[in-house]
Amino acid sequence: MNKRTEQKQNTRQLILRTAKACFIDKGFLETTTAEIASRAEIAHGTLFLHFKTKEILIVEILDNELEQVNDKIQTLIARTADISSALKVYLDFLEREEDLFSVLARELPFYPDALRGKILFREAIIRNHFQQIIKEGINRDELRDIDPIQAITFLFSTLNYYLSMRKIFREEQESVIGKFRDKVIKTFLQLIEKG
Amino acid sequence: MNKRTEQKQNTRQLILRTAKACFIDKGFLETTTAEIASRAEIAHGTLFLHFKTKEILIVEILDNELEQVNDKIQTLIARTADISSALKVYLDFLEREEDLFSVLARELPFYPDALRGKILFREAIIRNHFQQIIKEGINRDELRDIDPIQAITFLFSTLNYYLSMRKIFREEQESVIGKFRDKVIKTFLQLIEKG
Amino acid sequence: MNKRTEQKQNTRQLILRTAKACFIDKGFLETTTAEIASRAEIAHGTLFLHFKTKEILIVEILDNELEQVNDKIQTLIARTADISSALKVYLDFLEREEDLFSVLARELPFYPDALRGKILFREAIIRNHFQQIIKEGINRDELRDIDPIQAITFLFSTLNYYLSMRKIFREEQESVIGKFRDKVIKTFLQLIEKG
Amino acid sequence: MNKRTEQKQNTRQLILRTAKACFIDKGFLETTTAEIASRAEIAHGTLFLHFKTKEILIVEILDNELEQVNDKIQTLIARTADISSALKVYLDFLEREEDLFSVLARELPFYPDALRGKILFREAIIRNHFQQIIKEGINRDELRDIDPIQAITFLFSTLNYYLSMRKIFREEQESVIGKFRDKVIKTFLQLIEKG
DNA sequence: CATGAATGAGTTTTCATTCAT
DNA sequence: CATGAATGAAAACTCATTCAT
Repeated sequence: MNKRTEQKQNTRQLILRTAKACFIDKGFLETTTAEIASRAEIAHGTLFLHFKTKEILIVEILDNELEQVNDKIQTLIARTADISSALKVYLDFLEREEDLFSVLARELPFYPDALRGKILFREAIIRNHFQQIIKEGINRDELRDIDPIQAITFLFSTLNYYLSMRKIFREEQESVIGKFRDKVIKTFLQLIEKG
Repeated sequence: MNKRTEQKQNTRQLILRTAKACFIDKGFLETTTAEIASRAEIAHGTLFLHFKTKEILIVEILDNELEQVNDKIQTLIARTADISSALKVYLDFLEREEDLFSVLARELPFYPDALRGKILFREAIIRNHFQQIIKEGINRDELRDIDPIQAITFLFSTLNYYLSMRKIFREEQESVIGKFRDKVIKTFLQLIEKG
Repeated sequence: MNKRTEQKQNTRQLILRTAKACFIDKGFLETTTAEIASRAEIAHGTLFLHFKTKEILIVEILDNELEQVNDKIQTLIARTADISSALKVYLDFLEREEDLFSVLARELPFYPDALRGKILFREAIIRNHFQQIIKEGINRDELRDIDPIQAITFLFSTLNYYLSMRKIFREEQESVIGKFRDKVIKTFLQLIEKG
Repeated sequence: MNKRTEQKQNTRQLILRTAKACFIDKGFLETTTAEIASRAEIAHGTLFLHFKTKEILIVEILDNELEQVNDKIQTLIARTADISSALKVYLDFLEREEDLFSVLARELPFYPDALRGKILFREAIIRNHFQQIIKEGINRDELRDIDPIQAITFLFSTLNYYLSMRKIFREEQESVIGKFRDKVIKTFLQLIEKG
């Protein structure tokens, strides 16, 4: 890689980092390209040199971000074979990345189709892990004989709900997930466990 | 009512109808006042004669709509004392009003505080009804000893999730709620029922 | 005068009264025709039945008002033959009508030519009275040999200045004229008097 | 300075020039941003690139203009120690800048507080200079023992009056100040001088 | 490759005036 | 004669995108 290409990569990464920060602050829908550029201390036009449209930038940034995030969460969850630990690990993770995920939860329906598809695909991998654990639990006769897919939809929808309503539910700078994690885990386990 | 008042009411209703149609098509946030006016074939200024601001128009529509809707659903649900019938009635209802509710599910986090408050208040009344039924079920020892509030959050979050992701989940002009209602009901009942 | 004409006159007077009140509150330039109508509790269109345009209304109202006002002030001033009493009488009068005159002082340059002409004509009559008194004072060798017209321009300009800057100079609901009257009278007399 | 910066400065100056011309023609209050843009042959949006709001543009123009103007007048007046020369210098100056000052005289009461404050502050510096000269004149026993502040208010109010009524008083494209300068100077001197 | 000035279509809202009732 | 709903031409301001430098 020559110097020029390297420099280009640097700028590119700078834009991605800055855009993520803006995104976390106000969501992508309300972030303007001018704002990103000014916060990254680059020219407004430079942004369009790297990303032809605002939409392409959104896609890139979220894809990047979620790839990393997914890697992490998969590594973490892979080590957990029982549903209780998996839940804890996942909610810990969501709590740490809550700034990002609450924006995502709110804005997902407004993203361009392709992007939403990618995000949901990544989510599906995690969902799948939980579904497997549940299936095994059912097979071991520890869990009720429910549709694992549906059960996980209940769980993820609830987390999504809290995340998207973060403004309302959280007080001060507290975490929504932190606030509700114990109740959610407890109830979910009660619901699926036998006896 | 004289002809003038009648005519005014007509225009008002025309605006409300047209705006509702626009909102269902593109959401409240992306619909412009100019678009509503042109689709209603009235002058742009006329819209502001009837509704001082775009926000007031949105509130009016949703408030109107949700009042009717809430009345209906309360009447329907009031007659149901067991959770299974209540679920059926409620999902039937959501299915019929799905066009509106899917927009609402997506956009709720972006509405002005006051409006979001009103909507959530109305929802709370319905949630409460379900919570009561569940409490009674628990007391009669038919349902597991779970936190009714949490259980209902699971249910409503899931419905909200399907509604907000309608574009993705539904095929053709089919209803999302219709598509998932049986699975949702079945799983939810399985989860909360004893034995 | 039949009943219809009488009624029309009533409405006309009502509009004039109400418009004057609005005018005093916010000036004519910032008063809307809709506002006048609503405050008069008549239909917006009725206003245009009596006064074809907003401009015509302004002209009418100020003309009416200033005619009365002028009659009063002429009667009052006519009785005063020395400059000191005339000044006191005039400033007392301005203080009482300050609400109206401060708006006029500010907005006069923006009024339609014909109206401004009428207003200035009325003012000229009063100015003339002062000029006469000064002339006599000069003839009696009590006052310096100055151009009476210019002297009166100095006086009226100053009063106009205080009136137009009322917002800045007056504190609370106090009167600007009241606040400065003694200084103005004292200085003006010092300036024109001999010795 | 590179070509870009230069070009930007050009556009900025073009806007300022054009806006000043518009303002002189119709006043600040009645000039629209669209009009300035079209007269400057730039896009409407470009104007807001250089000046965030119309108010900022007005402030910028007046501040610029008045700074220059004040510097000039202070230099000129500073050299004059007797009231007569100071008056001549000041009126010459007003005559040259009459286009701008007559708009200012009319519109001042309608400007936003901050702007009006700045303008009055600048004026106060000049008023103060005159007051000093008068004080010294009084001390040297050449002028009557009057309140210098009041005397200067009489003078400035009169100039303000002529400026604001320019449309009426001036004939053709003649200057109002030019028309009245001799009379004003003469009368003012007569009024304040002893003997 | 980077810049950032310029664009222009779009946004909500206001208001004097008209005209069918 | 009175009504008041309807009009439509403004108004100030925003923002993703382009292109000459």
